[in-house]
Amino acid sequence: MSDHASCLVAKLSNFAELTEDDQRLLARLEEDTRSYPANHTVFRGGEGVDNLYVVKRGWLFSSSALEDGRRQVMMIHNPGDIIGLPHLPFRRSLHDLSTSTPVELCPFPKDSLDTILSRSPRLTALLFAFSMVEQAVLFDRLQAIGRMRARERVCHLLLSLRSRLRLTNDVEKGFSMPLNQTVIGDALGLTNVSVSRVMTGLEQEGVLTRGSSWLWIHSPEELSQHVEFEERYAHLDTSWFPSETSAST
Amino acid sequence: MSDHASCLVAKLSNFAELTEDDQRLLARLEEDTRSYPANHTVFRGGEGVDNLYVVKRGWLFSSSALEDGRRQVMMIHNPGDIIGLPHLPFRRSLHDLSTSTPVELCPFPKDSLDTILSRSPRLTALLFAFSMVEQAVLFDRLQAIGRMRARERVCHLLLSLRSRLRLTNDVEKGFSMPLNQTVIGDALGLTNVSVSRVMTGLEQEGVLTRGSSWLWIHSPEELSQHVEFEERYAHLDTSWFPSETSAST
DNA sequence: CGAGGTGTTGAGTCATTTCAAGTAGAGTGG
DNA sequence: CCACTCTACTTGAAATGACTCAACACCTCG
Repeated sequence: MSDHASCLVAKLSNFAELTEDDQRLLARLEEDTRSYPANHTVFRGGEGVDNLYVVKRGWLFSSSALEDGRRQVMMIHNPGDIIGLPHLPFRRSLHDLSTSTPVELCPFPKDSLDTILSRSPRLTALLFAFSMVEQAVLFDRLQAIGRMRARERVCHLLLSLRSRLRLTNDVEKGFSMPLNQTVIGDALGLTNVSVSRVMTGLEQEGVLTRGSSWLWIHSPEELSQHVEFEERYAHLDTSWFPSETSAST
Repeated sequence: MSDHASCLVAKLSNFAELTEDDQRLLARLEEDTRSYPANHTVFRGGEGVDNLYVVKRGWLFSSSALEDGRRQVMMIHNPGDIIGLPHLPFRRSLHDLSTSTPVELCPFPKDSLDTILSRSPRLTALLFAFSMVEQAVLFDRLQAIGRMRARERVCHLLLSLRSRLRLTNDVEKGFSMPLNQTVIGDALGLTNVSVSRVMTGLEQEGVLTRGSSWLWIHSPEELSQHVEFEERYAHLDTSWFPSETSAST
């Protein structure tokens, strides 16, 4: 929505004002950039991973497969996301990280966080808060998978993706959605076949239009009639954040 | 496993050494104590909640219900847990909080965190890390619900509960498990009926013994043969934590 | 033009749910 | 101490939503 050079700064600025110093701290995370092709595995679960990543461009997802191949997609990552916070307390990565499109990632070492932790309690609070927002989205998906029918699950995910993208993109006239139906199914505890049936149905009913890697939700309000959905990216309560004052250098 | 007065300190001490100052900061969170009876709703989703809670005694769970009553249990809370971090960035609570047993909670205001954020980057990192561990447990349950059969889901949850309890209790010869089958089902995306069938089967096969509100898993290794389960509470990688040095008062 | 990835559609199968009835145990009050 | 009540759990039979299997259509890319 804004003209920040960094998607991360753009995303976070939706929720709290960032000081110059905070922006500098964040900029350090994006000093290095690496490119990966589509359908590429960046790392696998169980590997030692010392880096976190800021997503600069492209779509990725984290997933984990059981021995017999059954796969669960855990998170879907968009530009501005920080990938890897959940792996932080572990020696080995929890999940596979795979690209859906060509991608640019900015890797930075775990240690880089300690500067933020030590120098900017306020930025720490913001990162923590956003991490909790993502957890809230996860809770919502848990409920979708655990307690909703196939059609509801799909509607829920589409609304969720749209609401996340709205932080950095215009989605009113459609948006890029480069996830195939197998990935969508694996995110929702469904098969690609069920996803296909639902999406075909939704398109025939006229609630959405699909292109390849592209989706237009005509009216989110109408789609919301098919499922209980809660917006999580609206406002943050920042009242508990520490004040700006802190150690500096 | 240790003789700390506070379950919270006991739990966190499993993962990192706490300085005197850190322990004092944590003690402040437990100054106030309130009691609630079993099967009581502490707060409901959508209410404004300005407090977080440290669990001192008893079992609780967070859940969320759809309009038609379908309910998803999101988290199960034990002594030593901090309840409410996921609600932090929101004005209104995300979930209902209900007790399964008589409970003692220590409420503390959101604002209390800013002292920790400002004064102890290291403790902040620890709390953040533990929050990510809980998120990892959540990911595991997401996979269980999304991609496992009823029997696997139940085995997974039982192993998960046991491994959590091991942080503060002896579980070798059984442990208290005051969750009825409806709650277990709601945590796993199953009905109470399915849970009953699975548990009855497991008991008949001799892998576990049940009492009312009590469970003995004879051999976790044997139970693990029925499901892929990963221990998440083992060690934390604390290498990225900021050093002790920080502002003080 | 062939290959591979992706999506669609139909028919049959199956795990879990739903519905329903019944048992067991804990707590209460007469 | 015995009904009485309530909640939790069990068990069977029938219903069902999603899965599996399989064939086919479409598109992109080399």
